[in-house]
Amino acid sequence: MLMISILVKLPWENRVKDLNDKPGHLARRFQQIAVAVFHAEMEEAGFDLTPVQYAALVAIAAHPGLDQATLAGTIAYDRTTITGVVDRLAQKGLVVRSPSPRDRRAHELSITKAGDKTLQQIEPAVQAAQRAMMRGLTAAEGKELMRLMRKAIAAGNELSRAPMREMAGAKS
Amino acid sequence: MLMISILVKLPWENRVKDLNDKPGHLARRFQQIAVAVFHAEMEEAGFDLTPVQYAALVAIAAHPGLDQATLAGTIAYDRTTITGVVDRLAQKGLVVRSPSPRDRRAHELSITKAGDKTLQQIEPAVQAAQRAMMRGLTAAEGKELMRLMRKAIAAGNELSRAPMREMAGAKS
DNA sequence: GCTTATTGCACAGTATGCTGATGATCAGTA
DNA sequence: TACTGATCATCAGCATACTGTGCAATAAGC
Repeated sequence: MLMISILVKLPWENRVKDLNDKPGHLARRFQQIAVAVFHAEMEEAGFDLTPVQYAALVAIAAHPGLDQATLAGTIAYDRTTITGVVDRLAQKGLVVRSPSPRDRRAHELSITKAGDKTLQQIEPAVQAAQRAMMRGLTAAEGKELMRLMRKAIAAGNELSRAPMREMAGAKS
Repeated sequence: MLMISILVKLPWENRVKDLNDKPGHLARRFQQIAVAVFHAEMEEAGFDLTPVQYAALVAIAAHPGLDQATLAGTIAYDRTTITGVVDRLAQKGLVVRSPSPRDRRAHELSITKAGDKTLQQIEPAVQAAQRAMMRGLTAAEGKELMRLMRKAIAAGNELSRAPMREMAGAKS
């Protein structure tokens, strides 16, 4: 890696040439592949759910009655993005948006029977997708990759506009 | 995959609850933070470049005269995305699009003086961003994370619509 | 030389993500 | 109670990304 550019006239010879040394670039590529794999598996299984929609659906199923802001915090989405995602989930009949009795600003979200059924049927495809994006890694390497990503994410959580937020009053 | 749900009344009780076990979700979060960090550092440095625009600029500087399709393959962008990215780079005067003398379909891309200068001046901010997104990891862990991502990406390269392509005839 | 396949670029349409702003509402305080 | 600041949802606008489509030009096969 040691570049021998001492003899070169141009002052800007040690310019960046290989983006594969940049974690940011690698992150983009990995995510790009992850999304493509998810879409492919989903289509093969005959469903029409994006990764984002899937994550939202899981969160709503796990915490029925939560409002959109809490949902956003739970899965670290931007608040403004949630609106569209929930729109599309509702349009597909997988989720219901109902006015909150406690707060007239808020919408309570809950999963429908169809949503729950979809979540069940889709699980094998999701598993397959997660395996596919880790192919090329051994099981141990896969675990380590996830550990390192979790650690980096935890340290950088507050740096994005949509940090992860623990659910406070999960209406048990 | 053999589900043991015989004894359970609710067939769907082992539902997914923690997305932090899903590599796809972690990938999205890490990338989300990476982009946010990049934007923040760039703004602090007084520049207006997105991560994607930066990557394109680096590639064009490294391979002047390349066409858009080759650029796309070099940094694994989708062909249709490149159009807009180059548009914005050209609009900022960092890049020039000129008709290729060899192929009238193609546009040859080259970096301008302003583009080159920007690339130099921006480098410290880019370095800072890369460090910031890896904060929380030791140096060794950072290296390992990058190694694992590279390995996973190499194995999954062909799975996305925009795989990485080696430059064949880099006009040396 | 003519047909066919491929390639380079662009556009329409959809889905994320983000910044910044607005309207409605809530909660704490003077 | 009236005021103030936060909070929930939404919207407008910009920048990725992707699918699919189409056009023009080139390359390959015959």
